[in-house]
Amino acid sequence: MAGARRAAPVDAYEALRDDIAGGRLLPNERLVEHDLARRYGVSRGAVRTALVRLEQDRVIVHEPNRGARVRIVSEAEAVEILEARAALEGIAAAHAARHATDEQLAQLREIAAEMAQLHEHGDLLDMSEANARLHALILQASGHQTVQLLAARLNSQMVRFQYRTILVAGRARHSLAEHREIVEATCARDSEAAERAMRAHLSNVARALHERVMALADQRPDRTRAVG
Amino acid sequence: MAGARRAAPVDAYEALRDDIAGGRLLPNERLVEHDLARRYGVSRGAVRTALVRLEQDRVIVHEPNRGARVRIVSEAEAVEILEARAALEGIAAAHAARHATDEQLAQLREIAAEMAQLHEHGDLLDMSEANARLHALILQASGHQTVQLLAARLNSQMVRFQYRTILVAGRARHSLAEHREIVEATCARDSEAAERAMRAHLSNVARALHERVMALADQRPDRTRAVG
DNA sequence: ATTGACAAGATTGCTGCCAATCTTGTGCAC
DNA sequence: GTGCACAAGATTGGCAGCAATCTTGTCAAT
Repeated sequence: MAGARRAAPVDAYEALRDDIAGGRLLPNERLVEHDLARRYGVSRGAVRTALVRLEQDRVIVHEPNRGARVRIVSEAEAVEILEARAALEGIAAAHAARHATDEQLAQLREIAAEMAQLHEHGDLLDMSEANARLHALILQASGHQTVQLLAARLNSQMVRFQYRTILVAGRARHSLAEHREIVEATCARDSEAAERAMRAHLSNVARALHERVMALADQRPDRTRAVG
Repeated sequence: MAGARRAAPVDAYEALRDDIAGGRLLPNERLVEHDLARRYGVSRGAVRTALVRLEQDRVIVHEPNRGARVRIVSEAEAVEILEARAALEGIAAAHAARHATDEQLAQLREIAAEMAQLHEHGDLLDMSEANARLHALILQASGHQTVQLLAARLNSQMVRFQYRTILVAGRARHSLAEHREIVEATCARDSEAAERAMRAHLSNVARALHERVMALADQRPDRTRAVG
């Protein structure tokens, strides 16, 4: 752990989760309680409960007397997670189509337009980030607390994979079209079409992941943001 | 808490979860760490981490300096949970149709037959229990780790409601038909039909809950198993 | 009767400490 | 050089105890 130590005491749970999701802590990296306590400016006890919560989220794994590590999500598990997300975010899209405010729909269109522009410029990393914002917005607009929470936790298990899927050759164009369809159906208040579009989209991501990620996985695992 | 104290040290997390799911600890009941430690024969620290995990599962709620309580699941939340289960267990049914062993399919048919018999005898409580076994078996047969875990945790939030839904007048017959359809589609290895049937079933449960549970909720909240 | 102040008790939150376990490094036998 | 035994260090697991906070009960003023 070569990270800069923070003195300001932040919530250990969120900080750890974000550091793992953001790739600042790598899969299989050992998480030493004392070091984390110093890093986040909290006590060892606070780190301990944060680790318990993250283990419950399946973000880390914990072996007795051997401590915690960032969990490695296998390709098969990533596909499972995407399947679950497809089902859950499908519901979210359906609910968003019914309950989103006009302002939220406007934001959806805005993100979709932004993605189209980024795609023209070939800016895949920013496109990936816009993708994350679009999914988060639909979850929020759904007003469905349960689905929102579950989907967010599934996401925190696989941000590394999510970053990569859009970078696979050819996926960006399809992804753009799929997102457009989701946004159009949602804005048209067509909940069934929105659900279908969202499920189809994430199913395709799962398939793309299944076909291509393992080739990338062989490369050395440096920080996710730098990949591509 | 008038419960009998156990001396044998059991896993506090599972024991607590089961006591809550089984109605031995009531919604909104205060969970005092010291008492739980004595009840399960473990230290206060072990109870503490169990409570952290259960809060992450949304089975309990925790207020700073005020301790933990069994979470009260509102009708709206119960409907949300059933919607999420419909999506997730739909996937499980689809996977079970593809991957279940012949022995698991035989068990499915057996449970379905058992439910039919129990229905004839009007034994709703045992029918409710068979229902739980059927859903658990499909989750297991799916081989889908992610969905299995998420569905199980959703379930642990609402066993009390689940017990009641089948007891609503008229639901038992419909429930029986819906389960038969799920089992038939799964045994026919028709994954799409199995998914549709499961989603339809749990959506109907959600609707029944929406229409009827609040009437029952007014009655005094004694132990769930005794309701009916 | 109602409200508010206050004291006593109960409960949680936290920190420090130490035993149990694992990991790493060293030296010895072969 | 390889493998094994053993010691030293690092790390986790868990307990005891105490401070901070909340709850409950009492009593007086209005």
